[in-house]
Amino acid sequence: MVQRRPAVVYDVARLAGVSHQTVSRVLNDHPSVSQTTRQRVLDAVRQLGYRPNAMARGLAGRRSRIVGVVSFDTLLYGPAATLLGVERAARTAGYGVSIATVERIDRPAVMSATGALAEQSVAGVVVIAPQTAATAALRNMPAGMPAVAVEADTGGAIPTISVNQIAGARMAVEHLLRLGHRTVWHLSGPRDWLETRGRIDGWRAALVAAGSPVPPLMTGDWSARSGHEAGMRLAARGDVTAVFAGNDQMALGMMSAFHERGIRVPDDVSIVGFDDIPEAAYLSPPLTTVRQDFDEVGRRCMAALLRLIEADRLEGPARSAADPVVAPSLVVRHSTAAPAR
Amino acid sequence: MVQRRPAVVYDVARLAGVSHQTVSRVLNDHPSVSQTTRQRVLDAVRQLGYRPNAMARGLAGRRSRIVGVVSFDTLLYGPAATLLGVERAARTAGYGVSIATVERIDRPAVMSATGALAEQSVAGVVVIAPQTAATAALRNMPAGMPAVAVEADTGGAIPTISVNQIAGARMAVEHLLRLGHRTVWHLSGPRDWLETRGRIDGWRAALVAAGSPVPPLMTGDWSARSGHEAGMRLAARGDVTAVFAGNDQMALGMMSAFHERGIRVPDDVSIVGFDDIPEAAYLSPPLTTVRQDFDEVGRRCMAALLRLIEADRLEGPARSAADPVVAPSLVVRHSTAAPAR
DNA sequence: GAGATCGGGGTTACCGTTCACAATGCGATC
DNA sequence: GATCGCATTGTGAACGGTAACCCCGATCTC
Repeated sequence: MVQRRPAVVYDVARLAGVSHQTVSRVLNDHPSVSQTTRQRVLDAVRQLGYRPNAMARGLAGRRSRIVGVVSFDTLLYGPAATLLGVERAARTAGYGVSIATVERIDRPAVMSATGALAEQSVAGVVVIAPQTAATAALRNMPAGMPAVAVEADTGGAIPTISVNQIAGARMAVEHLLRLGHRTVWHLSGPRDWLETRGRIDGWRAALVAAGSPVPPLMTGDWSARSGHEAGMRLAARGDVTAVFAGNDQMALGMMSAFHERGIRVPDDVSIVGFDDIPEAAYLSPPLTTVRQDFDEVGRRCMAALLRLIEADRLEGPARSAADPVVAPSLVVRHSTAAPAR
Repeated sequence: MVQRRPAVVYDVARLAGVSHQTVSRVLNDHPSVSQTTRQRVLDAVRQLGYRPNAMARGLAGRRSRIVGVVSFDTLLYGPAATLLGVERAARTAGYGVSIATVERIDRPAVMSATGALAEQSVAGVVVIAPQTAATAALRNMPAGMPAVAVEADTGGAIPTISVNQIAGARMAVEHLLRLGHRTVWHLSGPRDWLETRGRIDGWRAALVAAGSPVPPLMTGDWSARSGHEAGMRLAARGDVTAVFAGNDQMALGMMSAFHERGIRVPDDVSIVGFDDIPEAAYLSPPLTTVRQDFDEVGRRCMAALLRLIEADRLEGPARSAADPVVAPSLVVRHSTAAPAR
């Protein structure tokens, strides 16, 4: 049965023989509704195929059941996977998701994106903006707007969920050192990304802890292209036996460069990546890498955000209960082996 | 200056010394407002930092300035890039974007996703659901909901934007035949994807046109894993000199398999992919592939959708002016060469 | 010069929900 | 037996806009 106009509360109320307010109560799980009335309303809802109008809800209540996600360059695996994770968690919690991508992460861009989302009366925002440039923007979000950030340094201004980059990097480096490599080179991502910082710190800490020399740091831009270039430079040396790349794409480009130069992986040089992109297992050779659980990141973001939203409504203090740091794990494949000697 | 509560039309009206309706007129570019009044209102808007509330707008008018995007739950490059393209185009047009990903593409899932978006009173939806299973869902969208689809076969039910898969596949195959290969094998994506159909058709057509034998079709699932498996099978034969893979990830997995088996690319076997993912240029060897312009796809989707929304408001007929077929282009790199003989 | 037309702008209702508060019924209390 | 308290339900007013309609004064038409 197709209706011209979708049913509204009043239709449901009439059918169930109650007032519109009672319908609203049932819909929002208000405690004081008798069991029989509740059932009658639910039957009417089902019968009419009623779905509450989110706009009206957002207007009447202070907040909608929509969360906003501000994201940067969603073609990168990390941000894309995080977005997907947040979206899944949000929908599970009964929330819709509105997105706003920014071309560059600077304060005006992030402000304008959150502004656009605020205009839609989103209940809160998740900011996936892992560059340090976003920090300034994050520190002064519109007042009263619940927000959480992924991989950000907000100085405690807003809750942050992140993967333990330092631990991940240490795992990668320690794995290589354990195999017998004297030291490990590192090709980092852009210096203004927070992940980059953590991975550099972990890399250096692991080397220092093992008493290994710390080679000069190389910097890429996450792309396979930059990995390729760095690979060419390393190939020109000849004393390199192990490299920890800041992400899988750069590892991939580097392997390609080594291949072109006749350097075998892992026979001549071992390589470890970061992310565990779906292709990592099918490169030649399959890439040893550090896996990040983006779904978990998404879930924790939503959990933290919902807590903020809830606290906001109850005027209570927001305690952050969930552990904001997600542990990565090392996935050992065939791009790493003992040095040739 | 931070205000406790954001300004609303009435605040602007009071400051400008006009009625709230006049403010509304200015905001919606209504013709009958004098130049001086308009300016006064705009000044007040700026001064108060007023931003219209999208919820209220959506409630009052029939439609919001938000478009919904239904996308298949995946981190695949194509859908992700298309989503980004649509999002960019939408924001340029002053629209917000709400997303709803579905785990599986079947009728209930797509219906429920569009339902969730309809609940948010989106002005229209873009469906990125390139499987044939989505067809049924697309044919009976909620009445009156403007919608466009990407890579779908809707039987004319709703406008569709797509990349010319057949032409892309022909370019790939013809390129290989021109190099001197006797025939070209094809590893397709899942059979229930529309892109897969087009690429198979183009592949077969090009072979038939050239009078080349048509090898048995191989089917993968877009993943590097399936490419790897197919590569192993092909390697076992030994009479294969050229393969056209349905996407770059499968091409990647296949190259990896050939590498393991000691088969050189392109010396022993030539490979062409599809998509031109960012990594394609940095594989070993750099991958020859067919590029799709997803940004253009996104732009055309929004253009078509806006036309529908507009027509809907004016009750006029919706003419589709823009060319719904986007041309792909062949990017020749080093994974293809003349056969060894 | 009177009625019609038109540009500009105000009034009021309404969109579909939630919130604040009032009202009702009923058993328990004193 | 009247009062109190609680659980349950109803009533009216927001929420922040847009749409439809009305009104006013000025110009145009004859």
